[in-house]
Amino acid sequence: MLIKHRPQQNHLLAALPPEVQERLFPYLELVPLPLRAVLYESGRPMRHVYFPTDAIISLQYVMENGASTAILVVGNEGLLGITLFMGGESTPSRSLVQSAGYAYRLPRQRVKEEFNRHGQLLLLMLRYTQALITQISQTAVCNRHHSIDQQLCRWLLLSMDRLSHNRLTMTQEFIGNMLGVRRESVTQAALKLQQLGAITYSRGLIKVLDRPMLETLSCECYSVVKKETDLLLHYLPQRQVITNTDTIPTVALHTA
Amino acid sequence: MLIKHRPQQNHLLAALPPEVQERLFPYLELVPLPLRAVLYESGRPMRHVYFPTDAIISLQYVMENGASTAILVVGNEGLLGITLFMGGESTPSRSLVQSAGYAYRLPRQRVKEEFNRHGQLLLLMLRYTQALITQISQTAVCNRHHSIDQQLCRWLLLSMDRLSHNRLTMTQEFIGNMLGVRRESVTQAALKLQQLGAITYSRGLIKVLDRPMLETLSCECYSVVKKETDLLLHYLPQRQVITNTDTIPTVALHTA
DNA sequence: ATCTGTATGTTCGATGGCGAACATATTGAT
DNA sequence: ATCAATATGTTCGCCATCGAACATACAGAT
Repeated sequence: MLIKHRPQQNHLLAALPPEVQERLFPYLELVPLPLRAVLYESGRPMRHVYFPTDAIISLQYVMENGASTAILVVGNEGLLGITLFMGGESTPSRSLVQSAGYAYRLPRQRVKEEFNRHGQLLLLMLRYTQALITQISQTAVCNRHHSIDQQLCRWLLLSMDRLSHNRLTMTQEFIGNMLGVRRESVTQAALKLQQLGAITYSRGLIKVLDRPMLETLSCECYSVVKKETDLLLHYLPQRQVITNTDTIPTVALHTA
Repeated sequence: MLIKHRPQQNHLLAALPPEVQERLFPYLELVPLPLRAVLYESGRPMRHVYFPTDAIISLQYVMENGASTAILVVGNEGLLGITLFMGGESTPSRSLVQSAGYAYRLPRQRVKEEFNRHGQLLLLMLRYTQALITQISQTAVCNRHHSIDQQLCRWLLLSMDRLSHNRLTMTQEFIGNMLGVRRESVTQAALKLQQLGAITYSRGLIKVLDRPMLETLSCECYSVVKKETDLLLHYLPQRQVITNTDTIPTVALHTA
């Protein structure tokens, strides 16, 4: 299955005015992002800003004892590397590819130059940063107040929103790492969702059968973030969503 | 006790170059912030950016069922209202005065004008935003992984860092709201700290007796954020800390 | 066809935090 | 001095989640 990649698949790049696109796009480099690849390691300097097209990347904080929690999910609605234009050189978080795909990337220096022109890219990035803060905040609240069952639903929805189909490739172990809970707890929660007919689960491949049910079972955190994000980025083109996915062949994208 | 207020008591304002200060300071308005005052209500438009001098403000997310969690603590090292220059008009969070004091504020329009000059204020605010994201992220992790005992210590330390003395005025009920836990749980945790001799607690007035002990008992989240924040804002003047506070009269600042 | 690694399912005891109900102490108003 | 309001202390049963140990199932390599 060959996909023709275009920068415009990323919503932020697509929202830039033509003259900025003409100036910037020649410097974009298309890079494949295999599953479990690490874009940024905690504390290490960042060299590029990434604009995902069909990949999903999670930002996770890793603690001293090795335990971790994902605080953010980024897909083609956003970008990675806000630290570069916020003034830092690194962050204490790690960026991990959660769903394989591609991204366009821009060298740090090029971003800074464009940033200093104080044009659309700056405004867009700031606005996206605001949406990002909303998502991190809601993650903090969710971690405090909601059950693992609810958080699993939220996680599946967040991931689905960033794909154009209903199949997620991630093991329960992986989801456990992302949510910062035990793998067994994910197993229990996933079983409930299977018994309710919301999903099927098989060795790292999840098919979402009943999305509305997931939304019902999820805590409010999902919709609050989605509403706020849509509001902030409302002038951006809507992502296309394929509702009937049964005709698309199911291929697990295991790489690493 | 009369305090002579100066904008430079806020570290961000103090870090601005003289020409920016001259341009901006005439528009600053000194406002008292009584305990429990609400600076921003969730979803309401913001009219000013606030630069605290000796007040402490907490940002809390309020959920549909009324439960809440604080995701951020701001004192004279920072500012409130980043949303205004990030592109939004409001946020889903509420800003609550946690320790009474004063702040200088700047009208929204003035901030935007200064922002459009793309000078030091912009750079400073972006850098601060980065530090803020770090704190929110760490809060998310902390909520997942650490005990209430540890989080209480973190909270006390965060608050202490933003005062020039060792007395905190907040009830256990209030701390419970901030951490998103039951008041009774705070009581238990505070009792342990009292028995260890780290603090004394009496009807809303906490005296920190052994700060190093608090740092030992706290989770890593406190020091990680502090380290990262100091790094990002290292060129800013150090806050002054009064170590011997026994000579300062103890006054509870209850207002609301 | 078998083996091996990986992914998922299951069970059990321990425990931290919750919800609720109630007791006690302190402060301020009158 | 008394009362009401507020703040803190205490107890008990409940439950979600944890940690650990183990069982089962599936896929890929040979």
